[in-house]
Amino acid sequence: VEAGEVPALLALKEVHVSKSFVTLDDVARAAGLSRAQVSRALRGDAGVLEDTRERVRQVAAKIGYSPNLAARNLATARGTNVGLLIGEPLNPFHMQLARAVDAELAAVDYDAVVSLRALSEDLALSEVDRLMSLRIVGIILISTPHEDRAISRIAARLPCIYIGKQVDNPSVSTISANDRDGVIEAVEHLVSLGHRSIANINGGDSPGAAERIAGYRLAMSAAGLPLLEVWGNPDLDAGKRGVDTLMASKTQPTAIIAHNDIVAMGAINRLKGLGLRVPEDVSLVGFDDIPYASSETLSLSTLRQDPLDQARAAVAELRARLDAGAVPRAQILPVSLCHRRSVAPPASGTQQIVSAVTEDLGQLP
Amino acid sequence: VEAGEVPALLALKEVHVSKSFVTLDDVARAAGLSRAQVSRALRGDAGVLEDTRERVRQVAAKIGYSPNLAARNLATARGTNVGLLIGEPLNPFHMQLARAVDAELAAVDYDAVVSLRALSEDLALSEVDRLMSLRIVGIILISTPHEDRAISRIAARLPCIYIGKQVDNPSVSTISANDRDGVIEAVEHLVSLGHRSIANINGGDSPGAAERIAGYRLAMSAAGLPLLEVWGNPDLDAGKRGVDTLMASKTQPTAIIAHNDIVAMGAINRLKGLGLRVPEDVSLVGFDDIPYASSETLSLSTLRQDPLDQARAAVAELRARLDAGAVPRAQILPVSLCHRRSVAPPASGTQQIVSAVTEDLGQLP
DNA sequence: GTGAAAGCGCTAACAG
DNA sequence: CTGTTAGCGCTTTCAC
Repeated sequence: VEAGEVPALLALKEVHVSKSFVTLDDVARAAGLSRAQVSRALRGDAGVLEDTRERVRQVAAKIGYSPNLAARNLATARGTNVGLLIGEPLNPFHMQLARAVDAELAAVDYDAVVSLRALSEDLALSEVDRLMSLRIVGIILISTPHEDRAISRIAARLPCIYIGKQVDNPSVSTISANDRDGVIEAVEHLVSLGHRSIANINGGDSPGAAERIAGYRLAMSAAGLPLLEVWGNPDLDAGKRGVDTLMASKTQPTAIIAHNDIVAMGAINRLKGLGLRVPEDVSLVGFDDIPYASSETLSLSTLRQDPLDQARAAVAELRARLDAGAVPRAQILPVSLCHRRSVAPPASGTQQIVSAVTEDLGQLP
Repeated sequence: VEAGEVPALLALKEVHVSKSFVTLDDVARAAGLSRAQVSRALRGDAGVLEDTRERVRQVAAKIGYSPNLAARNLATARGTNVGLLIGEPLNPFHMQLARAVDAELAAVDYDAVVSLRALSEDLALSEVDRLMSLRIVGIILISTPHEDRAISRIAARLPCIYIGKQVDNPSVSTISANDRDGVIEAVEHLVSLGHRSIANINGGDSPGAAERIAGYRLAMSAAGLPLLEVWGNPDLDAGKRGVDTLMASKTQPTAIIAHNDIVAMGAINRLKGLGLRVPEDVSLVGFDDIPYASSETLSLSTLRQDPLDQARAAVAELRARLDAGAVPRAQILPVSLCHRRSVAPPASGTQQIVSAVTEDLGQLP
């Protein structure tokens, strides 16, 4: 066996065991240059003969070089990773948002490190630790189930952008929809159509829910109507159970405003299961305008928010804070009522106005 | 100003400028120990006084230490990152799969580095490069739009598990559902119900589609029935357009098998839009059993595959290859026809048997 | 234009 | 049990 050669079997084992990647050194050796020069060449630094640069590129490609980001970040002490936590990965709106943020980030040379694991408050917090270990330079939270205090704790460690609600802490940037006014608009529209018994299956303590609830209460009380509230979670099942609760109560609503489109879908399913028609018997309004909301079957009237706008705002805000040390802002983006066939005037012209007493239909477990 | 103290303004600036993280050195200094010992203590290595360990832990927590994974991986030369590419993040089934894989990976101390960006073949390939730079030790592809050749190229670089179809290359591990038999079962069931005009809105060249198409053709020809095929993509719109094409053709189907549940939803929407009832006028079968399929409104009969099983199989396979150098396998997991209300016998007992000539209804753009 | 050398934060022998 | 000493792969002065 010649020097430098290795028996085939050994070589194979070598590959298997130390799966060593091709390094800058390998490229340098192959190109007959120093590491430093190869580094410059590959990164497009000035001070490299164009000829040399091209040759280096070819050699690198040929031997399958791939830069080690870990090592690079270590050396430069500045990273390009941004944490991206997604509260409900199965919610299409969250996912649209995540994709948009990811794309925006990529467009300005940041890398999104996404986590699908932010389901509960506990998990979400340990996820933040994990991301910190990846040396992220900032973090974007998409409606994660963190309480304001937890978010504050994160924001104390690095620039933090929360999408989905306002946070009671001046050091976190927030991007939120105009939840309150949106719901107010929905209530007013239903009232103008003649509805008097308007229920709200709300999102409990999920992000943004508080504002939507506030909007509902404000508008209802302004119209002199009694509150019909059911507490829920932002999922299909909450819609189903919300309808069960509402329809078993003494004041059956002629219209329901759901926390979001998913809840609305759950509600519609249940209504149909009970033999009730939408919108003839009950009108429904959702929130978000997920892709399926506009389908012919569902045709759900909903409060639309634009994921692209929000993503752009979030990334712009992050950059402002990172590059210019800007002070955190709270941005509120518009929401618009999108009219579809799930809303119509109530069937009978005469609406029984029940007592003005709030009828709280209780909390879903 | 005392030694060791810093004027407030300067300290603030320091934080702003060099956002330097707390390092092991800082902890060591604060604890009066060496870096090595602190490292051992924090990682739970043997050879550390329990007292010392506890003290180190406290100090670390107090000064906000977070290990630098990049540095660690650099030093150990073995990473714990696994790339996870999601083909269609907005498809609930893909997302369920992704979450399950992520969880399984975490359970065995691997970290999923997920990419939402694998939309087109081009993007997906450059994403692989990006992940390589993160020094992933393996990669799991969830029905990404890669062709077999591209997958092979990836598999040549590192252990690769593809979920969603079989790949014509022995060096990639695959986890796929029994697509062919599933569709055969569906066709047979529809035939047994009396259907003779059974269409297939297929998934074109999306992963797994070929097998489903093969199953459809096999079963139809076995039953002596003519093929009614529409080419599509795996999205809502394909379902809509598929129905438009089918209903405009001379042989209107009494049953449709859709590539997946999303396509089926699109199809149902369109059918209803055209005033047709499901299942009275047209029966429908989907694939995947996404959460919404079981809702009362949709109640979609579908070929169920289990995301958890597939995730477990994928992670187990990856570990086998990583830890034991196992040879790649192609695993096929079962599929079961899930009966719901979208399927019923055809309305009229008499079915016109058209010519046995294949009626290809053309490709959707 | 190019190379040598010094680390980035951490782990892993090897000594004590 | 604890400290010392080398690097991991890369970037970055600083010389030449």
